[in-house]
Amino acid sequence: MPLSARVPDLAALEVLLAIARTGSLNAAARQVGVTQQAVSARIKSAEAQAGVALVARTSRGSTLTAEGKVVAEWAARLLAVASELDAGLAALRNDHHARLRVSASMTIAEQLLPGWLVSLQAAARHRGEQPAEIVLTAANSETVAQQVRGGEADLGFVEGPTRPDGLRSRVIGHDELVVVVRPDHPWARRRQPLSPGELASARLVSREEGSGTRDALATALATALTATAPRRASAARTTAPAALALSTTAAVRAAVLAGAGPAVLSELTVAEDLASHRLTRVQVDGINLRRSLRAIWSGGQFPPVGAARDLLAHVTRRQ
Amino acid sequence: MPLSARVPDLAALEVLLAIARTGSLNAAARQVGVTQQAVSARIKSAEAQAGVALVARTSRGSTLTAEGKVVAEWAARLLAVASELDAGLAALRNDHHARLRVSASMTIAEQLLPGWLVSLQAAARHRGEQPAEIVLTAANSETVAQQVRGGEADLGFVEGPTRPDGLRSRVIGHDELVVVVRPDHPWARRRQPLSPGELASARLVSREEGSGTRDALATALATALTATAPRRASAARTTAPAALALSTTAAVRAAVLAGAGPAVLSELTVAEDLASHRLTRVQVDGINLRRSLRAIWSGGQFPPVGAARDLLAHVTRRQ
DNA sequence: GATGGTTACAAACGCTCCTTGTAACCGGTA
DNA sequence: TACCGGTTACAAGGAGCGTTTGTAACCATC
Repeated sequence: MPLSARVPDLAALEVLLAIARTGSLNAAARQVGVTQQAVSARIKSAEAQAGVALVARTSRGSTLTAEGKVVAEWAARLLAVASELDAGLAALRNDHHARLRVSASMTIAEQLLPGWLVSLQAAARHRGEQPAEIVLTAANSETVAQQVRGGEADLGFVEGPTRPDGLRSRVIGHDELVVVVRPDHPWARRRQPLSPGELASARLVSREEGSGTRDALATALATALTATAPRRASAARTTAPAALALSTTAAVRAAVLAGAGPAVLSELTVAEDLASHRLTRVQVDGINLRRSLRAIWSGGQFPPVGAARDLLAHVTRRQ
Repeated sequence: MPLSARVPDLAALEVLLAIARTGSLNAAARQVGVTQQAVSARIKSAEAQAGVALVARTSRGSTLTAEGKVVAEWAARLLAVASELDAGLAALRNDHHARLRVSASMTIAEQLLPGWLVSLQAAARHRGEQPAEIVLTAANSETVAQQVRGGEADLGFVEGPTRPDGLRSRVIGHDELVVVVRPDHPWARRRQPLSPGELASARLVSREEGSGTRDALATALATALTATAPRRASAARTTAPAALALSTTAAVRAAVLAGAGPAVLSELTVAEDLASHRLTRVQVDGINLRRSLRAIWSGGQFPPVGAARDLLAHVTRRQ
């Protein structure tokens, strides 16, 4: 895998954006909290690294070059994702005393929560409040439900069709498992959707045994196949052995991109890849791969304390 | 704006993913091209920085902890965006002899091209071919058309309703200007769409004079207003003065997030913010803010040489 | 012409990271 | 039991990079 040796530092990109905002190396330096010389040097080295002139210096201020503006836009996106990671890390390290303990399934923790945390922070910060301190635990759906039931978590997020027993819940969105292949895979050129049988007999790149998405696919395939051919074998044998079993979706995605074969992944995890044509989605007929995303909590009809309410309200805006 | 001091290095995150893939510090080190000790130290410092244990070391291999898996997923997204930036930078620095010269409008260059470049690279690399070397120029739509006409660019990408004179074109997608506010802005709670008049008299955060999106909004407002009130003043006076005029969309977005007021931005630039509720979209009635994205080229009915054909075919997959 | 603003150059310090060398641990296997 | 191949951790040295401090040049304004 190629390593991003020519991509400037995150800090350097922040400096670049500061220059775009302020129109001066000096002012940018003050905003970032270093000296003007440091900013000058940083940008110089960033330009050398990138091989492109980013800043047009004049003796009465500096503006971004045309290329610099484009790079600044890209940098802003990168930093937005970085701040999601930052917020996620803050939620993950539980040294400080938790004000809100959230337990979420892997898919939600990995794909959605960072964005929620950032926007929640921004909203709170603007109201002049201290952003809520959130402690995040990522686990599978059953564990999440257990933790909410046992009071170890104030709020939980799980995927799946049913509401866990003894808990209140609200649907906050939907997710769908999708079949993805590289654009040069034969399936990418299909005009007709796959049948459940074809999907079941395909050698997929998948997560390791016991993963939520893998189980979800297996049961969905089982119900689809028994519906069409009732005398078929049990669920355990409805899928062909995996071409490759990996421990993270990131690894699965990388394997698919490297040509290892088709995979079934959450729509959320591959949305960007589909948009940029790195991956192609293959339609499947006669099988229900859609599932709800739910917030769950225990106790009253409405979620308990302030922070949990805030988060839930924030999240349900999307309906 | 807060700076991401607790986010590990991009290189450290790459190392983390390498460990996830290989299951061993040693193997990861070989893959990355450094010694095992370096990997050990990197991860150690990354864990200290993040405040979370990421890797579970045993004396016969290492796997990621539960938290580590979550972080790895976030890191993969960050690195994906970083590699887009990388591909964009490669296209921007024109030292090497160009095989394909692309000229694109700001919006497309900033929002869509990086993703295309990455997937194009991946596709080529897999076919065993050398990825096409692309030289990118970002400019406004008229300049792009000029460069394509004059042969300075092999392929162009512009937004706008009309096809530039004397050029072939193909619609490759759509974009829409959207009104966005912070979730705590009064407009966020409106049930009825804005009228063109309300939008015109609002003090918006906007780009500087001469920007494509700003012009597009002005003309769209002008036609909407003359349709409803034919005796209205000329286009120049259809909009209230800007609350703030900034030079990059990143700055505009930051200003909106900081509470400076509503803004009108391309849907493409705020898609992520809308998804994560950092920003809220406000509907507007009776005004057409939708525009096509077109690839343009000069000469025959189909785009000229191989590399340009490839890129165009790649991009039109999305229809 | 002085003043306040800008950027650039140069030297010294300090930190971070990498490499080399070494030790400890675990699980096979002879 | 001893060895070998695999793993990770610890320690010391060196190189590189970024930052600060000090200085100079440039430009506009008063």
